[in-house]
Amino acid sequence: MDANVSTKLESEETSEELKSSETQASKKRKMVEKTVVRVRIGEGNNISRLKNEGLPSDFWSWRKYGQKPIKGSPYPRGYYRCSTSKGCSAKKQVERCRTDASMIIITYTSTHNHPSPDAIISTQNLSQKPKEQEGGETTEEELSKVEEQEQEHEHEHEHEQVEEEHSTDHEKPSTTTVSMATADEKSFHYLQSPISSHEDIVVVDQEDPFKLSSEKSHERIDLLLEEEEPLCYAQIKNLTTKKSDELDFFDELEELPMSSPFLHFTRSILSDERIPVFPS
DNA sequence: CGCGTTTGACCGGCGC
DNA sequence: GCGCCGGTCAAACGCG
Repeated sequence: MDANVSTKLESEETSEELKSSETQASKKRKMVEKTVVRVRIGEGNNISRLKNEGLPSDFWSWRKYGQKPIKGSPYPRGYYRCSTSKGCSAKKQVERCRTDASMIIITYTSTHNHPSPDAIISTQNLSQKPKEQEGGETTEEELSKVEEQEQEHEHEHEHEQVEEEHSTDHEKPSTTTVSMATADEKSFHYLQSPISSHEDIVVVDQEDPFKLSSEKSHERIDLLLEEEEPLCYAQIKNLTTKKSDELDFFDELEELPMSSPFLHFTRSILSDERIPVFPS
């Protein structure tokens, strides 16, 4: 399981175009905050394991408002909007990597203008300052406090997960390419809180962007995956007893039927690059 | 009935 | 100006 997280100000770039984005960003349509998360799916055991954790990481609820086939990719892209709070402008795009079917690319756009439900719970449990919830308006100061509490909260689950990461990672040795701007990340930490896991990741990167981010990202993304992201197709076929939202969601991102010669050509290439996941 | 998904239509940016 | 493409809208539909 690999997960890459990159945050930056950008407009249209995908995670694969991050290198040149900074010089081109000014020419793009809108400067939009985006957080690109790459999630490698492949090991099925994390699903059941994390289900047992009983603690979803993505506490936001997302409502799908569109799906579009993307040129050059055999897979469609799904468009989601935060439905946790009315008026929240947070969005995310979910698509499968065109060159690696086992990779899910999640792009978070805009920010939540309300505290995470998890943060609220954590706050209440910890008997800390009450959060502003009804208004959907939260000051940055409050958000930062929320994040701190979330971090504390989620660190409780790290110990048991780290070992699992090591056991699963060996199959897919670090294809991780964390593309992180350095200076922007710190301010971004307070601006962007698409999900609690990102806050955690960003904080880690502040400590050491090139060392710890991938490891911690993995476990956070694991949680994200089990909460709302699909399994790989091979796993789905194997998990006949598990008919869940994740399967349905994955089906939505199933490979599109090819029609044009170009797409057909692309498909033939991809089939070679696709990483097969064999049922265990 | 409320909420979420699906899906075709629509719109705006961009390249030619 | 035109067509392509990505992103969004909104009506229809499904589900609990």
